[in-house]
Amino acid sequence: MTDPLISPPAAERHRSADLPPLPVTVDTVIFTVLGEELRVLLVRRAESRFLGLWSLPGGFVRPEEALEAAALRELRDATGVTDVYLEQLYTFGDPDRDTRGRVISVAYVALLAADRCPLVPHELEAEAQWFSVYELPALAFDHPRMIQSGLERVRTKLEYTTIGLQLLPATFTLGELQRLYEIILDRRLDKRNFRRKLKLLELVEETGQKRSDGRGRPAALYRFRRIDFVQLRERGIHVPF
Amino acid sequence: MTDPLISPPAAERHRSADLPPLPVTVDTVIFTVLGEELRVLLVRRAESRFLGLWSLPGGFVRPEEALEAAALRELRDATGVTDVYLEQLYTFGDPDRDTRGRVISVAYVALLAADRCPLVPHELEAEAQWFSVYELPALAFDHPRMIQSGLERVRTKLEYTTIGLQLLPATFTLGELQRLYEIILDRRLDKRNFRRKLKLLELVEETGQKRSDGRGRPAALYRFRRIDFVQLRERGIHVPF
DNA sequence: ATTCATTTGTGTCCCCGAGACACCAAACGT
DNA sequence: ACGTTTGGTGTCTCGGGGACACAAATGAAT
Repeated sequence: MTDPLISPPAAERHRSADLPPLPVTVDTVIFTVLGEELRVLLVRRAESRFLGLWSLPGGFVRPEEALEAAALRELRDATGVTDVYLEQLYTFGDPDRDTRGRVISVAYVALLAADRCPLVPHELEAEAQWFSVYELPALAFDHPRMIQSGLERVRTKLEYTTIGLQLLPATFTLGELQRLYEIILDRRLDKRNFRRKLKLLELVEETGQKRSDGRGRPAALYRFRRIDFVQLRERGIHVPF
Repeated sequence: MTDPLISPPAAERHRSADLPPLPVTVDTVIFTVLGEELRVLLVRRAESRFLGLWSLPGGFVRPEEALEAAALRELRDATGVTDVYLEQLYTFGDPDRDTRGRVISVAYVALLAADRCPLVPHELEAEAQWFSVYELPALAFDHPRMIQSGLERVRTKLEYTTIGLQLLPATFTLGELQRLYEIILDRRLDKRNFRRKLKLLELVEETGQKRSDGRGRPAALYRFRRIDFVQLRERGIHVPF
């Protein structure tokens, strides 16, 4: 048996009573593609510090609450958003990142399809808005960094996973899917190469229906075929076409 | 101005005084390649709970300490390891992940070249050891999951970054470099393809010296040429040769 | 000194995915 | 019927990825 007397400091180090615990928050960078723009949902701060500034939806983690559950709860309470794709991004913990004092923040990225966006929910129009990622207002704390990280994460994973499909309704046209990619990646893609890759990957299948959007030839409607992400990587996928 | 009386709960939610802060720890999965095996450094727990079990080096974050600084400090104190490559992995926060109560743990991955490994440092032989990742002892908490995540991270990044070079001394032979990749990825690679890719990427350069390891033809010694990670990705790199 | 074992070092061929590129089809409005 | 708009399709070329075999340089053993 190890004798605890050998190194008392080591034995003490792990006693939570000895060190003050820290405030822990979650913050969520939630994206959607709306009106031909990649947007992020921001809320107006009601707290005295930074009052009136915009910030990411988030808040303190409760004592018996999982981190992801906290992120979902804050998202629901502040914006009405539920049932989103959610993925942990990074934990920010620099001692001076929050002017209120030392706060650890676990950041999440979320994706929400445009047809499920609360545009003006619970009459909070003035308290929550979707901003273009290229035209952000003044933000509290280190939230600009979080948004930047979230954007990089989404762009990266767009290339080798199917998260992009989280941002579309259940059925969609190939034109819409391509526009989604172009808006997020901020560059134009070749239509034929894009479709060739889709066929190769067998990511989507026709529903048999068509949709006409006013002018132009009607487009075939597709739906997502659930595919294992791992299979994608193993097939050596590189999705930005 | 927003009237704070409209939604007192929202206004209160962000006051750290209202919610008990949480204990926050850092834990580090530190890898090396030693004796033809991928190994992880574990320490024997001195604390009463889980006494005698092995665990990842880690401990509580101090009130004014950055997360990464905490990870480095715990690593140094528990194992004597300094100056390592360190990268944040994931934050584990399930309410029941630590039997001592609710503890948030920010996990890090570290890489240490074999020639800098403390083998039997500070006479703590019995308190810290390098274990093969395929033959782990019983571990405290959710540390097996952390090691698994760390392993996946290292394998993934081996493919599109140069972190592998963190695990070798300043000069090395191409055989050593290839063996490193084979051990981490746990599969054999083709020598000619491996070298062709290295030349293509201009990752390493000859030092002009040679080394003879006892038997066999002497191998040329190489050194790492610092290269921007981003450039690698842009050049469409896929390193496992 | 010769032989053997061991490790280093090198080039070619084939396949497949990636990117560049242009035209016809189907609907709508006038 | 004509113009406008959007949807839908095939080919060629280039380059990286994987499979593959043999000679060269050394040390050890005899």
